[in-house]
Amino acid sequence: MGEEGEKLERKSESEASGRGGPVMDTPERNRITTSVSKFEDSPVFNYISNLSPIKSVKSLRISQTFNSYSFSSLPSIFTSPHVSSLKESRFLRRHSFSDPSKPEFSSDNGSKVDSVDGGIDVAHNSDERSFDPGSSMGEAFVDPTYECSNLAIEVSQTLNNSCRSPDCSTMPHCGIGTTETFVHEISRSGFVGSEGHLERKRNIEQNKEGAGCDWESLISDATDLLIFDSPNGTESFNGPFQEPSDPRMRFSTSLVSEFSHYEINGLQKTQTVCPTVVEDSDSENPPSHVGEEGHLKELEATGDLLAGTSLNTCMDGEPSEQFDNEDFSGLHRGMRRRCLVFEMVGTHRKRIEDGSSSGSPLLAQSEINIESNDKQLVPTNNGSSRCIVPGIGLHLNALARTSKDHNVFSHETLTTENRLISDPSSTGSFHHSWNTGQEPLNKSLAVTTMERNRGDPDTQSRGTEDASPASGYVAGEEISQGSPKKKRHVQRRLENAGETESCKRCNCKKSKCLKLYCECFAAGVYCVEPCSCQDCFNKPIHEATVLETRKQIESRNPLAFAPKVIRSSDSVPEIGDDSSKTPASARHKRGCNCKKSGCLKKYCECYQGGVGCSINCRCEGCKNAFGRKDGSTLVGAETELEEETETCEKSVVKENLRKRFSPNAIEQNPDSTLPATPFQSSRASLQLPFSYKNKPLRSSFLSIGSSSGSYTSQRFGMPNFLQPQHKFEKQIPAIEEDEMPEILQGNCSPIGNGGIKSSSPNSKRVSPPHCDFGSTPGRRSSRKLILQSIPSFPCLTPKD
DNA sequence: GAGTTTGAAACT
DNA sequence: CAGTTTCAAACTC
Repeated sequence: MGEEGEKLERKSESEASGRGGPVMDTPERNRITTSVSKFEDSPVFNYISNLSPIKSVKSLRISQTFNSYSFSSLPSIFTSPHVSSLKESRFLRRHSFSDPSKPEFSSDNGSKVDSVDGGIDVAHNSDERSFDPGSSMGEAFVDPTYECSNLAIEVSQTLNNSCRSPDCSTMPHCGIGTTETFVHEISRSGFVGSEGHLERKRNIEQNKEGAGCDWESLISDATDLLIFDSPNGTESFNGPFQEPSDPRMRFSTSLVSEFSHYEINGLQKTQTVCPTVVEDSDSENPPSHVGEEGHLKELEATGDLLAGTSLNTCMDGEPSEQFDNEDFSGLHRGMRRRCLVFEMVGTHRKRIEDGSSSGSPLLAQSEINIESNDKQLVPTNNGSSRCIVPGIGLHLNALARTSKDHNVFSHETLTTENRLISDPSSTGSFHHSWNTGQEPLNKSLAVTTMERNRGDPDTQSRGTEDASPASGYVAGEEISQGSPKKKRHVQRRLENAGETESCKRCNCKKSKCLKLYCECFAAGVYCVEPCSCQDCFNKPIHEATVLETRKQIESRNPLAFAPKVIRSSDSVPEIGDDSSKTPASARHKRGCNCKKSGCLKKYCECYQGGVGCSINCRCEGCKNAFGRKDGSTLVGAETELEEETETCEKSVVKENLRKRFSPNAIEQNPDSTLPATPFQSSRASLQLPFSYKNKPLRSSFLSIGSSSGSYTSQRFGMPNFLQPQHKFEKQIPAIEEDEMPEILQGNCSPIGNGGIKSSSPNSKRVSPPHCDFGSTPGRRSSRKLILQSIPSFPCLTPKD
């Protein structure tokens, strides 16, 4: 389907291009060029240039933005929790999957749209490629995701900064329409890209020549942001929208830059490459048009499908959006692109994850932000299709699934798009926590999306939540519910295998998926197609109900949606006791209460989460392979595990252990303290990040389901630690740092009032066992983690 | 695939 | 807060 759909899209694109002229020659492009040149020539432009160092800054700035978006992810990922958001691709994954499976591109989309999409797609693909140091698609995809997350983050940050000014209010309406306004403003302000045709050409050429190669180097050096920029041609693209000196402008600019980043690729490629790509895709014919870009073609060829799909989805979602204004088209592209990117990323990730686990909790956060942005920006597709997502929620889903299983993102490819249920509060809080400024943007965006969604019943299902405060992922609604059970089984199998766990599927019959019994709900995700639930209210359609329920539950237990497993190397110390001994860095928030399972089965949440039992646990006869309540450490656990596992859940436990102790894991987490077993790390990270992102522990934060975190963890759990994991793990540690304090603190402060410990065994729920982290060690660990993470990253590629 | 077991979540 | 019930996942056959 996806292919066909792509073909169709491309055809339409090609047609569109034909109508309007070759893609290369699309009026948009001309406009831009002309506009740029005009700007340059215009007195205003000169004046501005004279006023400030904007010139030099322009490129730099853009590049920075771009960098941060695209690659900075590395540092950010490691260092800040934001990065985690990147991981959160879960949502994306679903999207991607869904997209491909459903060629939603509709012929309905005007030719304009198609052309644009195509351009975007191409661009997107090319970008991804460029990102990919390696040839592997997965990597490439991953990078984009990061970029996206980064972008989102930056945007949010920018917004924060810029939003301080009242003007910022405009931003929030990032909805496409808003965006347009935005763009217009920018264009008015005279931020015209200084770079003209020449640069574009140059960029294009660069892209052609070394899209792949340069990127590697770039990637290797996170610092080399500039380089990165150039290849993308962001400059050219940005050209039109240079940064304004005004904060407002900045905001817009930043956004623009972001968009432009994507768009740029899209534009350049679209203009230049698109035709080729289109042709290729359609008939696989050799590039007749642009012979120049054989290179690009090839690159694009790989990504075309994905891009096309994603684009289609996104585009389809809102054909109406068409921006008459070419200028807007640029933004649109950017916006769409984001959507695409996400989707793409998701797809990629899925692929990657499928192969390996990827997905970082961090991503989740970023994703959330992004999503929110996306939602706002991106028009949601038609209902079932899921494209977009408004936002925030995506990650959650991904995460959520993992949470339970967590283990890995399995995602199986579910295509469903779950959206995180973002509580307004949570989102807001979340954003606040991350970015003070984002909220407005998100809100506005959310609002936009909401409106749109409302307008389109189809879209409603998807995206609403971004805007909505609480929430969670909205799953793409169940697209098709084949045999849920089978799917489930499959998924579980996959999960067990550690391959797929990204998606959660519930089987609720009486809870209406509005209680924590429901994994999806608990994860902050909307139920999706694969779910076999009955009378499900955990759908975008019932967003209000979901949010209310969530609030109620949160009011009861602020940490209800927080990740169950808190990961922290330090956590143990306090409670220390036994747990401290255990190598496991993560601990179950409440602890388990197992009596018959010996904490050796998934009935045990600790075990399920891949963490050892701690003092908080009230289990009887604990034999948790990950660490016994009595204090047996993982190491001991290992030996024990082997024995126990043999008897019981050998495969699972072993896998977990392997992951933990796997060389990769070790490399990543050399420190015993960090012990990041894939599970743990993933889990903890997932949960934490998710919890953070999705659901900030605190009531205020809680908006998003913590469970999402689990999803991420699952992803991490994926077999392929190497790249993805590196990223993730690295991210994870970073997240921990950042997140941990928040989470822990949050948990502690709110719940524990400083009394983190829930000394009473009974007090299962609230007290986060690891509050200690927050106190002091947490920071340390965090720092350590960061350092590790950063260095480790390089290892990924070069590693022996 | 159906049935059982298990423990968390929800309720009283 | 403790006990009981409900629920759905995990598990077994």
